[in-house]
Amino acid sequence: MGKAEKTRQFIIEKAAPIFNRKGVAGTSISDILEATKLAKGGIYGNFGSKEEIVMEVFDYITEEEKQRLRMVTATATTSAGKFEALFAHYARYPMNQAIAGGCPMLNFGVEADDTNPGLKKKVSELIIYFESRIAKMVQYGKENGEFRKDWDEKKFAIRMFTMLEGAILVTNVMNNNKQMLVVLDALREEIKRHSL
Amino acid sequence: MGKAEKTRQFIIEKAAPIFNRKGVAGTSISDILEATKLAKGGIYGNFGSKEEIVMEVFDYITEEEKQRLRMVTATATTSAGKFEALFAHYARYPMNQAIAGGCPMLNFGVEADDTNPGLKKKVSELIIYFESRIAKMVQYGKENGEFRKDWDEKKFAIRMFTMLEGAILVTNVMNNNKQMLVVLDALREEIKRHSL
DNA sequence: GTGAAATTAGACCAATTGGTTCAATTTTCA
DNA sequence: TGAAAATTGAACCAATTGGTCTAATTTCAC
Repeated sequence: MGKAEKTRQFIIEKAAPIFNRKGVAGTSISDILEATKLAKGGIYGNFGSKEEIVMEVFDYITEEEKQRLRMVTATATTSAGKFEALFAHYARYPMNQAIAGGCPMLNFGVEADDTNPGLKKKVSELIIYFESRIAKMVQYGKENGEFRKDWDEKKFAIRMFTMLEGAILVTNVMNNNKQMLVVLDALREEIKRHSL
Repeated sequence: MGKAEKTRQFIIEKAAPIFNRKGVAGTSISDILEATKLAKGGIYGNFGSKEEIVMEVFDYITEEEKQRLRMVTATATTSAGKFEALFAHYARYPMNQAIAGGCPMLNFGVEADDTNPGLKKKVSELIIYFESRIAKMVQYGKENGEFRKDWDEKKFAIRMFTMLEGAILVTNVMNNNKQMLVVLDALREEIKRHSL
């Protein structure tokens, strides 16, 4: 990794939480200058525009989020265990965010959907990834005799994902995670109901 | 209503969908000038700042959303009927938004939570209102012998609200309402399961 | 209809926006 | 080590930002 490559990465990592917190429109180049302690040349020598930074920031965030999902579920050996690890993780939200500022799919998704088609597509792809990972966890559980075969994994993944995103919104706005805990209990119960 | 009062209201109504679509940071005063065809004096003679406009816009949106909820459920006579009316309404999302740009609780909530405590509080109150209305619909159904008494209305309201908000996010980002329909089916099934 | 008050248009402001340029400094590697 | 290439800081740019001010217009009570 050459110097330029390192600087690029450095800028991306510093900019990511700022964009995630304040939004794309709410983040100015000077915010990034301040966070990186670089001057303009340092930014525009490595990126062509603010838009280009945003796009690469989201790519970086995508990898971080995917890795976090892998890490959280890695140690558990059963599908039910992986789900429980995930729930325990969300129960501690917002203390354990990969990128400060809350769920990037929520933050970028809400802003991009009316203003930035390219970013919107990236968000859409990450949502699909998350949902398919959830569905696969159910599927493995079915194959290993943990879960009932008549459980519809795709529909469950949709319910789980939408409920979690809604719960993150409510947690952020309300400054407490009471509703998140209710959602997690509902998900736990649904898993129990479909366990053998 | 004096002239100034009318102009205030006019500005609020024109500005509301713009803020809802583009966000607070993404909306400039000149966007509002363009939409209202007023000049700066017309705006700043009636409002002290952009922030003041945003706050009043959200108050207006709050009333609109509350009224929409009332309207949609008004004609149905049973609680189950009111829920079905609500589901039919969300099934047509995003064709029937009160304010263009998607759910204001989602849009303003996501942006405000890291940037605007005052607005965040207003969003929080509207969420509480929505959830309590849902809970009350269940409660009335219980009192009228429609639903089982052991159904926890508060927990259901949380699940319903969070799932709907998540589904709105996904619908916006994906440009289709497939997941919304899955969520609505899940809610319908839960109601059936608790019906007498 | 008149006069005082309310309201508005638009010129103006300083600050900030995203972005360019280029000389000077670092880094790289033959 | 030295020279080419990569990288950087900072002055500079036009456009836009949110906001002010005042002269002109509109409104409305009498």
